[in-house]
Amino acid sequence: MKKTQFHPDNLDKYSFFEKVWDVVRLVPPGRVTTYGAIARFLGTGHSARYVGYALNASHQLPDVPAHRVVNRNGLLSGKHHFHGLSMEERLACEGVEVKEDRVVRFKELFWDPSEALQF
DNA sequence: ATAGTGACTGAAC
DNA sequence: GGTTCAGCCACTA
Repeated sequence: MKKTQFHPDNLDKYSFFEKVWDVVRLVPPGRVTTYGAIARFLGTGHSARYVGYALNASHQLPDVPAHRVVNRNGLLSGKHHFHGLSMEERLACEGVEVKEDRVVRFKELFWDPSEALQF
C-alpha cells in the first residue's frame, strides 16, 4: 500500500479516505447521501470538500457507490468525474430519478449515516 | 514546513 | 428565492 494513506500502524483506522469509503459503502441502493452528512458522521464536520476528494480516489474500488453521493442540493456535482456509465444512469438503474443533473425527490431519498447506526 | 487545491457548506447580501 | 464570500480539513507538490 501507500505510505501515508494506508498505514494501520500509524492510525487507529485507516486514512480519512478509508472512512469515507466505508460510509459510502453503507449507503443502501436507491438512496443518496451528501458529502456534508458523511463528513459530519466522521466527526470532521466541516471537511465536506474532502469527502468528494476521497471518493475521487475510490474510483478503483468497485464496492464504493460514489454515484450515491451528491451535494446538499441533490446536484450531481461529481458526475463529470465518472468514466463509463454516467452517474445519473447508475442512479436510474437503482430507481433514482435524475433530472437536469439533480436528484428528483432528493429530500425523500436522502439517507443519513446516523440512520444506519440507530438501526 | 509552507502553499495550493478540491466531486462542499453555511451564512450573508 | 438565488448568488457571493469565506471557512474548512486533509492531501499533494
